[in-house]
Amino acid sequence: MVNSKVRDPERTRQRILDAATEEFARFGLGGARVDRIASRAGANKRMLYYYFGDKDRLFLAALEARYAHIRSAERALELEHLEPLAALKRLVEFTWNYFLEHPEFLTLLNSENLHKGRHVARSRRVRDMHSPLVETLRRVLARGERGGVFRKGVDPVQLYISIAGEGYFYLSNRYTLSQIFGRDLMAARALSARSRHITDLIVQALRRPA
Amino acid sequence: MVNSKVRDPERTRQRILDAATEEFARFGLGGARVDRIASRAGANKRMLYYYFGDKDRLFLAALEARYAHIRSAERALELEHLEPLAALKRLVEFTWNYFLEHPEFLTLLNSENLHKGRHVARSRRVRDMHSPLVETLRRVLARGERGGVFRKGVDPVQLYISIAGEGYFYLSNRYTLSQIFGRDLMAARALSARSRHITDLIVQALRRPA
Amino acid sequence: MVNSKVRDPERTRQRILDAATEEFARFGLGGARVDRIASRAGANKRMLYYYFGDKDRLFLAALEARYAHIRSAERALELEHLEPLAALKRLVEFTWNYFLEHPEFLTLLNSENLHKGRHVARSRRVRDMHSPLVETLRRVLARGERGGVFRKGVDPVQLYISIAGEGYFYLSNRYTLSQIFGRDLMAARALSARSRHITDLIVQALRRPA
Amino acid sequence: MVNSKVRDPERTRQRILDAATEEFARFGLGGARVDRIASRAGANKRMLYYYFGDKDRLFLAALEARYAHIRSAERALELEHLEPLAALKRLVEFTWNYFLEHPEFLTLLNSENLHKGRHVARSRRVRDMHSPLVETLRRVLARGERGGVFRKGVDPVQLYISIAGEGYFYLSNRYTLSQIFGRDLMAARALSARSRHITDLIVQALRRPA
DNA sequence: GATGAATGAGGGTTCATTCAT
DNA sequence: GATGAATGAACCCTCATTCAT
Repeated sequence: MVNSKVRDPERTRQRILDAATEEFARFGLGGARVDRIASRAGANKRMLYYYFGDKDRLFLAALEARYAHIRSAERALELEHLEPLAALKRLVEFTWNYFLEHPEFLTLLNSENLHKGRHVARSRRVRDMHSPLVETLRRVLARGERGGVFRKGVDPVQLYISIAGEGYFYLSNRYTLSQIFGRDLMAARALSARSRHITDLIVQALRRPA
Repeated sequence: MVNSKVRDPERTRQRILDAATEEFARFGLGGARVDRIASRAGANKRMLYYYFGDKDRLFLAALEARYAHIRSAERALELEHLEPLAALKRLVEFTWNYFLEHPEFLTLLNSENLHKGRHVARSRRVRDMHSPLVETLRRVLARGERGGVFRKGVDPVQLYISIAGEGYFYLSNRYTLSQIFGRDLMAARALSARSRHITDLIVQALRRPA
Repeated sequence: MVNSKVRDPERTRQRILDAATEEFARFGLGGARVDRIASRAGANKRMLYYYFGDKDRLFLAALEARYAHIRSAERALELEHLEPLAALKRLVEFTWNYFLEHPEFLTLLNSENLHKGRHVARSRRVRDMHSPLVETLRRVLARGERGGVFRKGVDPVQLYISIAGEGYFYLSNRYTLSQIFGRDLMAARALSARSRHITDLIVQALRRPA
Repeated sequence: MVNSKVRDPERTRQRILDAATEEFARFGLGGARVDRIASRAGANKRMLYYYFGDKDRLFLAALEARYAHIRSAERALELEHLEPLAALKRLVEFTWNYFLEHPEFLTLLNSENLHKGRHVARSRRVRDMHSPLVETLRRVLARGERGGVFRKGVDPVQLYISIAGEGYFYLSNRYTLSQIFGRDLMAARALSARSRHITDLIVQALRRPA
């Protein structure tokens, strides 16, 4: 709050973006309150419009930032430099852990889809971010096929959606699932059990039949 | 519309519930408008409060009804009377098709989880509905293990979450995924490809290693 | 205020319309405050939207009502039953007096024209109101021409605009004109002098040259 | 735009004043936006306050400038050097054409009157500008009376208000009048017809009865 | 002279809910 | 059981103005 008096536009902008991300994640786009975002950011409400235009553009900015973050973390995995099976396991585990540690990303995506993806539709940036991911995965699969460890004909997009879906559904729907199955899905043991389950499932599914 | 003037309490209640389900599915709990629900139901807004108390209780009623519906459809599959592998495939395909044909169920669940499952937490009914599902799946798995077609140690809850998650993520996030991967995930060919992919993946993952 | 608690929709609507007319007249469309309208009407702000939709539609409703009022008063003059010269004088005096007694009408029209007539453009009602006025004036002029008291070729629309304009400009711009000419244009003597001036001017201008 | 970077105080001031005049004319005092004025002037918003103090004083400056402009153009007519009838016609035609070519002047005056002339009331300059106009007109009328072409007893202020009013009302209210009378009052033929109508009307009204 | 960043009050509008009938 | 009218709090956004540099 001391620093908020010092004129530092870039920090102000970032504080607003961070506060917005948290607010959108907690309450969804519709449930998010501009007043709360501003006050959490220690900024005047007007600044939010000054930097981002309106609530929708602020939402898109938050979403883009989170997409950029996960894709950047993925690139840091350097899957291309690993053996195919190791690369696959690493991606599966990374994805699970990322979702676990960044629940805001899941709710942000849910909001965007509730709104039929209308923000992301206007963003070239987001689409451009994803070609490298698919290409990397495609090359890992190809190497695995050639090396005889993966079965043939697996589509990298389908595979990625499966890897993500296995963690996404579990974590995004943790409240209802915990309730209907009468288990605390977020207990430490449950989480590590799920992690193993997913890795096993994906690896088994990809492995070339004997 | 003719009948809407006749006093038929049960029909009025049902019309409100149907309208609410659609509204909550399209806009989420926060984005749903009580006025729109009433007007779509052809009912006075006051009736909504008369029958359901308030917006939250109406939401819970809609959610419970959808849970009851899918669980009832699942029971109709009579998985217990099928061979383990056939039963597994049938459940996988049913789940995919149900999600595909009932997108409102997915958004209802998303809303409930955005709100940390606070409605479902108060509902005994919902929890009670799910024990039979888990039991059925457990027995199918046990038969498959004994028969040597499934590998051992698969937890029925983990399996169900995987089966559901494979379809859920793809369909619930169809807007963002279509955009970031540059594909129309809802095209007919894409849908049948996903269906095959999921069945293959789950069956491969469950099969006993040679 | 006592009555405001009694449920009388028509009165509530009328109170809002009256308050709105006054507010729009005093401050213009842009300067008018919805809060003030509601509080002057002794109504909840929400009611304003309940009855009129939004601020623009409320403005149009006020404008239509004032147009209807002056046209109705004009019809009551029964110009058709008077001698042409008497009818002309009567219309001139009426118009002056009406503008003098209903300054809100002038400012309402100014606002509408500042906004390029966009409300009135959507209103069939307003246009339909005016055909009778033009027709009446046309017939008075025709009778005057035939009777040799008016010169020929006077367009009724041009004439009406002149009659109105003579009073309109004086009254609508009374503040600036009083200031720049150093006279109180609203003093009783000034007003009656203007009235005589306008009647003389119009009558002289219409009279058939000897 | 190149020059806007060069420090030229007088030009900056003038650009702001021009932008303000246009903005106030289009949207009225209340509807005008300080941001738009600054951005159209290619100036920083702060400069507007630096040069003019606040929005109201900027409005007054714009109004004064327009008053000065029309009065200056009137003086250039040199009515004193013309025959009375010619002088009258020239003033009538000038006034019509000026209003036609400077619609911003009309809306500026409307705004000032909506605000009860409170800006102009504080301005000595504006009042001082107008004495010469009245004096000139008085002398033209006197010459006309003596020469037997004008009738007696016409007040120059009343006459000026009539001359102005005939054009003002037509042009200022062109949107509503076009709509209610079902004619495009701004069509070329309509404009020249109005010009002739006004000249005829004023000349007829002033002419000494035979 | 000039700039971008910041402010707080208030703008029109919409919300879930309840009252009187 | 059912209705239209009414409520007050809060929503997103915009305003003229001023601060720090």
